[in-house]
Amino acid sequence: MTASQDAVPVRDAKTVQILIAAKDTFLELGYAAASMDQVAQRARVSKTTLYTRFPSKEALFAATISAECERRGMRFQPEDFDDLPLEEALRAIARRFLDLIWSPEAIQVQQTVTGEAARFPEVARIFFDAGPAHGRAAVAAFFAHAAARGVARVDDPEFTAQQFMGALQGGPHCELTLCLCAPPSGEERESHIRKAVALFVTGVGAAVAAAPH
Amino acid sequence: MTASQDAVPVRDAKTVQILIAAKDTFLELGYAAASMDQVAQRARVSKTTLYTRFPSKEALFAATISAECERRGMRFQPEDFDDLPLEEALRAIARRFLDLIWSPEAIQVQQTVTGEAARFPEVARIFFDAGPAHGRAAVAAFFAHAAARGVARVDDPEFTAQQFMGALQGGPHCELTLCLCAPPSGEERESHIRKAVALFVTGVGAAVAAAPH
DNA sequence: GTCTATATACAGATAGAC
DNA sequence: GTCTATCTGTATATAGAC
Repeated sequence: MTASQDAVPVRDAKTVQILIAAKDTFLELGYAAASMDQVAQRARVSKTTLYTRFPSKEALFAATISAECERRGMRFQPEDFDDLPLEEALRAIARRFLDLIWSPEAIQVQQTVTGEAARFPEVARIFFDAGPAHGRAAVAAFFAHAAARGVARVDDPEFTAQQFMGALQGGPHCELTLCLCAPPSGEERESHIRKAVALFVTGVGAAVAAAPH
Repeated sequence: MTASQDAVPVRDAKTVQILIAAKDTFLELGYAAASMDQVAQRARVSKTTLYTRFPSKEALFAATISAECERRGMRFQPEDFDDLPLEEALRAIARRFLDLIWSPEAIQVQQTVTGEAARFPEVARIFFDAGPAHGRAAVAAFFAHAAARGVARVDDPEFTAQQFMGALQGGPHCELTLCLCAPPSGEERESHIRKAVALFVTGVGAAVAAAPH
């Protein structure tokens, strides 16, 4: 029972090299413009080797995106924030969320998958389940928990999570996915989070809640 | 001075045919996978004709996206909604916004531009200025106007507009850009707008505004 | 299993007939 | 100005040497 007897080393060293090279090539050039020659050269492997591991360019693309999604994702439990007041808990969640979706790698994945979604629906599905849907479920669980504890007014946790994450993406994310601005600094991120969470908590309604009758 | 003497018919019939065919081809297949042969065939024009109007595939792509952006965009004045209470005005704006960004054509443009943004920054800029930035400015002007009239609590109109539009995109837009769901029906759109605007106006804070002292 | 060399197809762009 | 036919490069995928 030595370590070398691990039963399922599905991915040998060359396969890992190939997946890394494929990630770099596909995310940099896009699916159509990337060539199998480039992937083979970057992986320092012949094209034959490449085709023995992956039957086609399409299969390699799907495997590449899938591997990239597996490595990421927000993982937290709703109870992790029980000690914090609502706004601080939301800021903590927002921090993890924006660190993820504003990272250059995540931007590249989103660009590539979005651009090919119409031609590769199964790749889009892999990305969606491992990315947006996963994060949305985690945030929705937090809102459900917060509502149960009475610290937030939440009718539909899933919907509230979508609104919260949508509002957080709000400005910079559009520019980022279009390669029109650099990744925000830590200070800019904190400023954005402060303003976005405050607005989300209080709304824009002008003093409507006071004294209905 | 007959109609045929129009001085600047920059776009003759064949150029229009080409731009239509290019739009269909690029938006369906993506930039790299689309071929000039296909564009020429769809436009019922020879490749030579195509190359006399547009010097390269890249130039044709930029012209295509530019033309598509020109035809769209939300156009309204902040005063257009003075007769309506805040929530109704926001719903009216939301309706125009979602009709625009949930349309299949807009989705395709966004997919294509996003996918090629890293290789075509000038195309990304054209799209951004004519699309997201234009709409954002219109909505920001509304919030500034509403704040001046005292019907909304708005510190930073630009930021508030971003949050509002981000929250509206919230759920379905992600699935739509990934081709994972059909365009929402009119009823679904109305339901989404009602919930999103209500949440945006009141926030999630639990009964904090009532009676501070 | 791995590599070199290649088969086959099609891309973007152009020369010459009309 | 427009079209047919073509040049040149490069893509995916594979056959055969080792």
